[in-house]
Amino acid sequence: MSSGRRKAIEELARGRDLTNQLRDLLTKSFGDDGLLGSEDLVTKILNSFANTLSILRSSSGDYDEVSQNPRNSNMSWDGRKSEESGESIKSSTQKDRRGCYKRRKSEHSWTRDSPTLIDDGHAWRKYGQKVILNAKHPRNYYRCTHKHDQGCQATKQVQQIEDDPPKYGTTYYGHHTCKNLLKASQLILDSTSKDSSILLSFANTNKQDNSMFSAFPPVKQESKEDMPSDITYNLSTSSPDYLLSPDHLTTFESSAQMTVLSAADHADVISGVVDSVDLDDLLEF
DNA sequence: AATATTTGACCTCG
DNA sequence: CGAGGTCAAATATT
Repeated sequence: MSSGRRKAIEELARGRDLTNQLRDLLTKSFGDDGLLGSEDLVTKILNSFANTLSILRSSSGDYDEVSQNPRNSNMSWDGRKSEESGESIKSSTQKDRRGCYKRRKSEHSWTRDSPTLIDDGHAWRKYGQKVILNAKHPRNYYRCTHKHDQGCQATKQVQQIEDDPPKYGTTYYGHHTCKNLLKASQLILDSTSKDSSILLSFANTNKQDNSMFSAFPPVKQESKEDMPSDITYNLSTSSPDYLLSPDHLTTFESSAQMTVLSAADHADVISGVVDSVDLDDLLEF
């Protein structure tokens, strides 16, 4: 990888660490309640750092040509593909070979915790809930709503770690490649086959915050909690405050380059809803 | 109607 | 084999 990139990564990591310090400082000085106002912001900043670092690291060196339009080709973009070896004889009962999912290896992940459910501005779809050994509260599994639309592989797990002062831990896996377009974009899309998608790359346009998501209502959706937990063991939480696992690029999905609709003047449509840390930086002009 | 959640079965890895 | 991650049918929500 180029030394410039390396420098950039170091600098980002430094920013992340400093932000963590700031966060700890805020927490210590004002407690969780004092953090309420700035909690979103700090969390977002940290997520931004984490995302950017993840992107920069995962697309190190060679570029990939994957992650283009998830146009309905022969393959569905949902992780496991359909074995090109040509057979697809999924006869017999309906419970044939359901998942051939592989267990989560050392994929990029980072965790955050907060006294409230953190809202990262992304659309999540819950797909599972599990009781975890030695944990008081079950773990909830979310994936990006646009997994099937756009092959967005982002995933997160949310679990209540502590409940006197409620604290929730959220672990993110992968980063978003979805665009979160409005329905209005349909008009733009179908304009014949003039696929004039352009690729944006990183550029440090110092933008100011236009996210219009500065403060969220405390709870939107996410887990509504439950009660069946009366198994009280010890809680040997092995979850540090935050972690950034070492690199390991098992996944492809480079969001270092993403396709954008043509129409250089439809920013008004887009800028309304998107808040994703990794996309906003790219959608700026 | 489409779209989201619940929940037990199913799958993998340690 | 069991803990944890995922799927998908049934169900709930919009």
